[in-house]
Amino acid sequence: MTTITTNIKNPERVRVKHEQIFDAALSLVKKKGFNKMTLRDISKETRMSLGNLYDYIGSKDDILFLIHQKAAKIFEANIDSSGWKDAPPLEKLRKIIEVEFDSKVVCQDLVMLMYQESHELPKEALRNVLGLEEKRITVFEEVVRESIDAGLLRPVNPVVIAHFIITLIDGWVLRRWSIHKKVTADEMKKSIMDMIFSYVLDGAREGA
Amino acid sequence: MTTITTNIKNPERVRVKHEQIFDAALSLVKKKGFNKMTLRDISKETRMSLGNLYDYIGSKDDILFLIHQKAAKIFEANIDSSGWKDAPPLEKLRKIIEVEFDSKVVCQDLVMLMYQESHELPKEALRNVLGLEEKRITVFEEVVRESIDAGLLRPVNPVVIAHFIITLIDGWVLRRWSIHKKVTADEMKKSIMDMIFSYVLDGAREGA
Amino acid sequence: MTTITTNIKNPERVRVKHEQIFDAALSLVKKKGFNKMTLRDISKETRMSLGNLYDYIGSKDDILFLIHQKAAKIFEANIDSSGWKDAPPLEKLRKIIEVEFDSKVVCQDLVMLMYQESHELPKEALRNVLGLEEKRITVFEEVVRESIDAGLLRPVNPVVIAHFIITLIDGWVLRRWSIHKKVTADEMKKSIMDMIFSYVLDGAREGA
Amino acid sequence: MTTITTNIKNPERVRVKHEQIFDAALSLVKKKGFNKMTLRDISKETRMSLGNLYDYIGSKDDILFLIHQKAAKIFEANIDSSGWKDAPPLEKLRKIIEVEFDSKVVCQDLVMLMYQESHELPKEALRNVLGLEEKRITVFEEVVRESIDAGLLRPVNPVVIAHFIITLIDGWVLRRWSIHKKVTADEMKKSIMDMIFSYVLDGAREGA
DNA sequence: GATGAATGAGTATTCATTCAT
DNA sequence: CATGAATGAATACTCATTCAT
Repeated sequence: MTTITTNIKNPERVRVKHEQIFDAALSLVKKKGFNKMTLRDISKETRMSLGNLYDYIGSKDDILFLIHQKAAKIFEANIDSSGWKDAPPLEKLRKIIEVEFDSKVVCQDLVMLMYQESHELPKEALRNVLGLEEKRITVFEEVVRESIDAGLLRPVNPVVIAHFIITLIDGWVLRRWSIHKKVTADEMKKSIMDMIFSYVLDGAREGA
Repeated sequence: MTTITTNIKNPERVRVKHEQIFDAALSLVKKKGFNKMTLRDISKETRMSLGNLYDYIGSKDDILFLIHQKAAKIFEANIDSSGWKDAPPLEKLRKIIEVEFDSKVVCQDLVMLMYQESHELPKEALRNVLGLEEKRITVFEEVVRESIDAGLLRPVNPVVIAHFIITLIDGWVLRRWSIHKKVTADEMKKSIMDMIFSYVLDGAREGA
Repeated sequence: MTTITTNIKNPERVRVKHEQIFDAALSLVKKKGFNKMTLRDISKETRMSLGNLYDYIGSKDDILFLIHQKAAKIFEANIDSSGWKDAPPLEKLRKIIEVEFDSKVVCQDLVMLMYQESHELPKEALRNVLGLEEKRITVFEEVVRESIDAGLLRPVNPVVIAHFIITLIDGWVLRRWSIHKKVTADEMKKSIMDMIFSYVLDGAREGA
Repeated sequence: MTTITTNIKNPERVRVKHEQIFDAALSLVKKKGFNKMTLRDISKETRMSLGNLYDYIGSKDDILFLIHQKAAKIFEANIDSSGWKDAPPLEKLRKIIEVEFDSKVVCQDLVMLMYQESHELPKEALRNVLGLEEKRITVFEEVVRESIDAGLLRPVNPVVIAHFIITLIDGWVLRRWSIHKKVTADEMKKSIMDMIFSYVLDGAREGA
């Protein structure tokens, strides 16, 4: 398993320090990008000495990995805690789209970071992170599949739909420099919802 | 205007060398990312001496700007040369979506680079690049607007639709690690087309 | 205040290392001039690693500033510790001239450096250094003024006299390539002393 | 003989170009110092191409030598053309002091440059330049000697006097940052004159 | 004689990482 | 566990100089 190297025995202590490092790093990466962020920056921001910092991480890349992992956990947790599982099928879909959208809007920095900096991760770590994301997408696929099986949706490809959902939501963040001036988050959420449902409910007009 | 600094007087020579630099840089950025690409790498790859390289650029950032500018031009040119203007309204829309998709598929490296490295650009250069992209999006908006005005489409927000089109197409490239194993480009192109048209033609089911 | 940047927390350590850097730099500047002296030279000479060197200075210019500051301190200290203050007025003047001369003779390298390299200092640092020198000159002015007030000297302009004293003494160092072959330091000291006193005691012959 | 390398046959052409180079270089050295002045700067300022520049000089150091040589010639010429030779002995001395002072005041940039940058000259060239200066000083020595021989002055050491004269005059320029605010050139000229004459006419008071 | 493109060694500076205390 | 000083490889950029045309 991909793990962050640490010399420290007390796991709780590690958890707390990792939390601090995450906070500092996220704000710094946002400000200057991962490459221009230095470990001295982190050291200053966390008020840990440089040497101590290295007791909790094995390398600078570990910090990036830490952020990605945490991000994955956050997005997963947001879905999990939304209680979507208790809703009826179609409502489930609507619910997780909504939660995912809200979640991504709140954590825009994380979204940006995942698209912009993930390629800086060492291969192994990248694989790990992508694996987590892949697992997360499966939830969307399953929900769609369930509705199809229940005859509530056209027999579309759940993989494609899940991909569209994530893409459209992330697009709202990734292209914010262009779109946020022109469309509000609520409008966008509604548009995405309509777009997805217009497609899965009634079906395509065969592209005109 | 944002321009790349050069000491060389012969503009044709500059054009040619910039081409070479672009080629080398694109492949190197793809391989190691912009930050880990060194000017020595470029120098070796282009077989220009380090000093000579600096006769054609003002700084390393200029190389990134060069790529972005060139990318913008390529995507613009692909649309322009597709003859979409001569088609009837709805066909126009279909056409530019198709061309944009094909264009982005061919230049996946450029797409990745634009999302991953644009934040490394100096502010001024970034503004410039985003401006070009914004201008490009306008084409999509106009085509949608025209069809709406002609009563061929529902009165959707052209800004949103244009945004969706670009987002869905770019999503196919950005998330290729996940989706390319599962869905072919042609399937995806058709799905995107259907998705867009199902939305603009008939309309949303009010999100279930 | 103009200060040398350092990352090191222990001030005593900083003091010691600055001392080492000063020693190395002075000898190197003497040998090759400030511009041709490289930080690698300093690093080698001080046996500090390049990175560590930069923990004690902020830039190469800081080294030049370090030397200038130190030089100013040395010349000031030499005067201060000479006990001139306890002498009677005219004797005071004689004393500080003598001390200044001896001081400059011992530190000829510093004198050369101050005239040759000070223009390489950043503006702010230069201002600072000139300020220190100006303050130092004031001592000479005051001593002259005191003797004048006591009726022991003609009412000459103390500013001019102080300027002459420093100029004549520094001239012995600056033009050593010419004069040291022909006149000994002791002769010169006596000549300068006579010259100054012949002027302030009895007065000019109205330029012949 | 120390000479500046050139490939060009036509000596008049060389003279003219050297003149241009001198003008450009002097102003540039004044502005940024010899080290920070680049040959590209010179090229731009003289509107000669870089290659062409190298047809008239052998190296960057040649430019510094060119300036020094020219400076020496100027100071020499100023003395020569002053008609001092036709004056009676004491008047001769007074005259050349005055001319030297005026000459140095007009060419302050050259004076600064000679003290600040001469150590950048290659050994051979430095020797050459110092030789010219030495020769120039001899004039002062001779004039003093003549007056002594004529019984018009005390039997002082002419070498010392000549040295003092040059030193005091150059001091007015070298320390201008301090003294120009407080004393005018005319006052200074008079003070120097008085100082010298008070010393050579009547003699020292044995240093109090 | 003139042009301007090319060369490449050289330099200040940064920063991830280590380690003695 | 924590500190902070030390290491040194790496890198963007400059500039004197050369040379084909």
